[in-house]
Amino acid sequence: MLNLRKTLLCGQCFRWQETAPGVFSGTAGGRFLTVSQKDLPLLKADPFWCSYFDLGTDYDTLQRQLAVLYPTLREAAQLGMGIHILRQDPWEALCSFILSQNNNIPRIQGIINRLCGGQEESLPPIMSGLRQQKSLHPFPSAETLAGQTEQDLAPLRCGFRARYLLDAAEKVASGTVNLEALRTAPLEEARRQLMTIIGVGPKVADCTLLYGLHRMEAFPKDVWIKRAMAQWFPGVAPSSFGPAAGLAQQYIFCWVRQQAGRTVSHK
DNA sequence: TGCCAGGAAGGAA
DNA sequence: TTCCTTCATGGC
Repeated sequence: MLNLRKTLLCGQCFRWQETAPGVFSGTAGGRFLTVSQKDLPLLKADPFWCSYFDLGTDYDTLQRQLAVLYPTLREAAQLGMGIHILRQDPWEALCSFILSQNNNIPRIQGIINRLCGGQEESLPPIMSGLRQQKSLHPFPSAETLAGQTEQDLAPLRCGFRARYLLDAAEKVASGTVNLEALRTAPLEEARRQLMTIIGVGPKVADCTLLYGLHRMEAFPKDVWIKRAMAQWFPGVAPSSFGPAAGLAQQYIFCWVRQQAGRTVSHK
């Protein structure tokens, strides 16, 4: 069963926050939502959110399949039980992870909020219905960003990443990089195309593939994962985690971050 | 001031 | 290919 806290606060997305204990507010697909764990049936009934939270995929089975591969992975998978890989907008995911490089999560969130024109106000909780409305601060399109300059982006305070964002915008807006086509392209080819964007290396490409294009076999390797793989899975190739390697990566990421005390509590 | 953060890029081995 | 060094920025 989907665990909202683990899914929304485990570093795969940057536009959600816990606005009250157990209550999460965030933006996706131009919609703003305030939701808590008890609202899961309502999410299932809404086509957009059902897809966004990937409620049609059997994560319990995936989790069990991963857990039997390695004892350490079993431990990580148990901690990560309930994590879903969100179906985020690929353009937004690409930008988010371009901005993530050499950066920390709170500051990434700040930059993205400024990029979208501000923070959304959380909606008051009520007892029934889904608390959603049209977002006042949707993510800017590639076309919008493509017309801007580094000076225009100065207020974001994203530093050297501004020119990466602009190059991504130009390539996506012009069709030089066709994100939708990367959903079905061979993984290595999709990766290669993303890496034609200045400032997009293997890690940002893999994050875009996993979190934006739902390529579950993609396995982003950041410093945390590299350390964890070296210590706990020496000699193990990500491909040995199978077609849901990306989910394994997310379990491991949350697990090592929790061990280091660098994440929210997983109740 | 110095260190750190979900890297990328270029060059050397 | 893999490893190492440099680059570049804001927050604490």
